[in-house]
Formats: sequence, structure tokens, C-alpha cells
Amino acid sequence: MPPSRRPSRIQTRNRAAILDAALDVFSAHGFRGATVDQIAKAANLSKPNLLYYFPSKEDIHNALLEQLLDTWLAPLRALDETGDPLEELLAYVHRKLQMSRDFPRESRLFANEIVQGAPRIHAALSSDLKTLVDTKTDVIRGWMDAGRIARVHPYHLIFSIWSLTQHYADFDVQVRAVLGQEDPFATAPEFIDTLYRKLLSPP
Amino acid sequence: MPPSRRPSRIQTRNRAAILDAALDVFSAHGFRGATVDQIAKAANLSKPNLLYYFPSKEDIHNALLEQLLDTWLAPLRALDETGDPLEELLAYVHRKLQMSRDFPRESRLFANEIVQGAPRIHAALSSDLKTLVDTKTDVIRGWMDAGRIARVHPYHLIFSIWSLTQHYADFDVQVRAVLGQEDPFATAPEFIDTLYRKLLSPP
DNA sequence: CGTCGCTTTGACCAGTTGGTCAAATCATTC
DNA sequence: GAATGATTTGACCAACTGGTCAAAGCGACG
Repeated sequence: MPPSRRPSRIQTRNRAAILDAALDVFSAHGFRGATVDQIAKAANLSKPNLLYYFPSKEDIHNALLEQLLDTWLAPLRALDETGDPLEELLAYVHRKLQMSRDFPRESRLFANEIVQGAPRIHAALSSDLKTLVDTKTDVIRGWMDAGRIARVHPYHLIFSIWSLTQHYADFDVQVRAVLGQEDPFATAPEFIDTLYRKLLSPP
Repeated sequence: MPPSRRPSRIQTRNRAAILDAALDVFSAHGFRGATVDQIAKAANLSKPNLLYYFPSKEDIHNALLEQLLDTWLAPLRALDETGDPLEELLAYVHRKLQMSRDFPRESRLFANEIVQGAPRIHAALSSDLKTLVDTKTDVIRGWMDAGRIARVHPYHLIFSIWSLTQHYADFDVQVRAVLGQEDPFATAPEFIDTLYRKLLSPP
């Protein structure tokens, strides 16, 4: 087991390689579908060597999820109560869409976990996630009360942003199968921008 | 192997029980995460008995997917060129949302398959699905040309409907973790209705 | 350059999993 | 109710998988 002292250069390099490889494999096959051998090979390590850095398959997965939830919620955290409501929400939507383009593996890792009932992060959903969403929907409700954006169901608004943006990462194969050559991310921003402007522009 | 003659009553009953059990298990754990034993137990059969009806795990999965794609696309097929554009599209959205409520297992089976790269139905996506979507986007484009609904990117419009509606089935745990007691399907229809009315109402 | 602790590995193990098979049981038909 | 074919099952197998371990390799430091 790696010592708890300051990690050596080799430690840092190998742990990073493992997490990157594991992200590849877990996001493509789900937890159960991924094998330690696959991950080890993708990280250019032998299986025992990999297990020297992470004592079990589950530990790797946990490390990924832990690291993920924070970055995943960062865009919502950044929603600023003092900014212009419509522009704040649009900025959130665009940040989220960019994450789907730039970090599709992370999105799919998350999707795999949730679709299968979130067995490993259910607690975090009901605590951290719910708390954050409750806070932000309060802000949004405030904006609606002040008549600065149209009134819609705040929670469903958030859900719609999640689903619309993550769809381009999670269902990438389907999107590309339908679109053919056209790059989804070339035209998606404008569509989504229009959608939320029309939905939220004050009456 | 079951004979190709007309299936007996036992055949019909057991094959149905297997497919139902398999839908439970596959949708909850993905293909790789599901075990034949699990399915057999859920169907109240011994494993060899189950394999008497379906020669392999993959055959069960294929049977499910095959049956699924048709029913899954039925709501889009029903989109009627001769109807009122906005109402037709709204009807489609609501049909799709109801499928998420009534057939969440089917939705998750599909989601599992697509998120993991659609290894088993990629061909069908590029042929059947694409053909259908192309046909229907032509219809939609026609409506836009005639000024009967607002002009937006037709493909992204379809994607948005898929993602918004299926989200309630695929990410059910997350939605419920955030919403708490409130039933998602009590408030979702109105939200989505509003969204598409605002997006599509002619200028 | 020798030592000591970090890193790497080949060989191995026990549990699981998809699938087989011969034999037993059951249902139908004559 | 005997014969025939459909259905069911316990026992079994080979491949795979997560994980272990003792021993070998390697690098930094005195």
C-alpha cells in the first residue's frame, strides 16, 4: 500500500495514469462491466502493480466519483444571485454544455452510476446535491418573484438543463448516428440558447 | 431448443416471464452487470431451464432490444403531417413523457445500451432510427417553412424531446433525491408543455 | 557502491459466471 | 394408460475475475 507520506513522483504519475485509464474503462462499460485487467492494460501497468496503488476495483471507482461530484456541480455553484438572472442562467447552461463536450467520459461515468440506481452515491445525491439545488432554486424563485424571469417550476428547470446538456455526452453515439457528419456541438449552443431565452424571458 | 412450431402455452408463459425478469435485471445492472442466475431466479426458473428457452444471455438481451426499438419509436412515428403542427409536437412530447412514467425499465435498458456506446444496436441507430428521424424532421421543416411554428434546428428539437422526457425515467433516482416527496410526473407535464409552447409558438 | 525502502511482477487462488449434458419428469395424444 | 415429445433439473466444466503473496528489481541517499 502506498505510504501516507508525501507522494513520490512515481506515485503521482501512476495514480494519475490509473485514474485516467479507469475513467476510460468505467465510463465505457460501467462498474460491473469494467475489469481490473482492462484498466491496468490501459494504464500500462500490471494488475498487481495497479492494485498496489488502489487496493481494490471499488477504491478506484470511488476515487473517480468523489473527484467527479465536485467538478460536476461547480457550474451550478457558480450561479450568482447578484448577476442578471437570464444571463446567469444562460451562462450556466453554456458551461454545462461545454462540460459535455470537454468531459464526456465524466458525464458518462455519472450517467452509468445514476441509471443503475446510484448504488454508490445515493447518499451524496440526497445530501450535497439536494442542498445545493435547494439553495439555487431559492435564488431562482426569488428572481421569478421579482418578475425578472418568467415563472416556471424551478426544479424542473434545473432538470431540463441537466438533461438537455448531458444528453450530448451520454447519448453521443445516438446523436451522431442521427446527425451524420454535422458536429452536434456546432449547432447545439444556439438551439439551447434560443430555448432558454424563450422559456425564461420575462413576460 | 424450443421448436419452431406454434408455441405451447408453457412456452408462451415462460418466454414472457423470462423477458420480463430480464428487463428488470438488465435495466437495473446493464448487460455485463446482469447474471443469468439473477434472471432465472427472477423468472422462477432454474438456469438450465431458462437456457432451454433462450440459448444464451445475449439472445435474451437481443430479444428485448429488438422488441424495444419498435415501441420506443412508435410515438415519433405517430407524428402526423396533416395535424396541427404545435399540437402534434406537444402530443408527441406528452406521449414520450408518459412512456417514461409507464415504462421506465425499457427507457433504462435503452439508456444503458446507448451510454455504453450502443455496441449491440449501433446498426439500427444509423439505419432505422436515422431514417425515421430524417423523415420526421422533413415534416417539421415543412411546418417551419410555412411559418406555422417557430424555426429552430429540427434535429436538436428532437434530441431535446428525447432527453427531457427520458430523463425522468433514466435519472429517476436523482430526480427523486432532489424533489423529495413531490411526484415528478405530477408537475413535469405542465413544465414541458410550457417549454415547448414558448419555444415553438409561431412568431 | 551498498543499503534500504519503494515499486514491480509471475504465479497462484477462490469465487463467480455462462453454458452443457444426460437423465428425470411432465403433458398430450392416441 | 402407454407412448412420445416437451420440459425441467442436478451435476458439472472451462473461462474469467478480483485479489494475494513472496520474491525480484530499482532508485535515492549516505
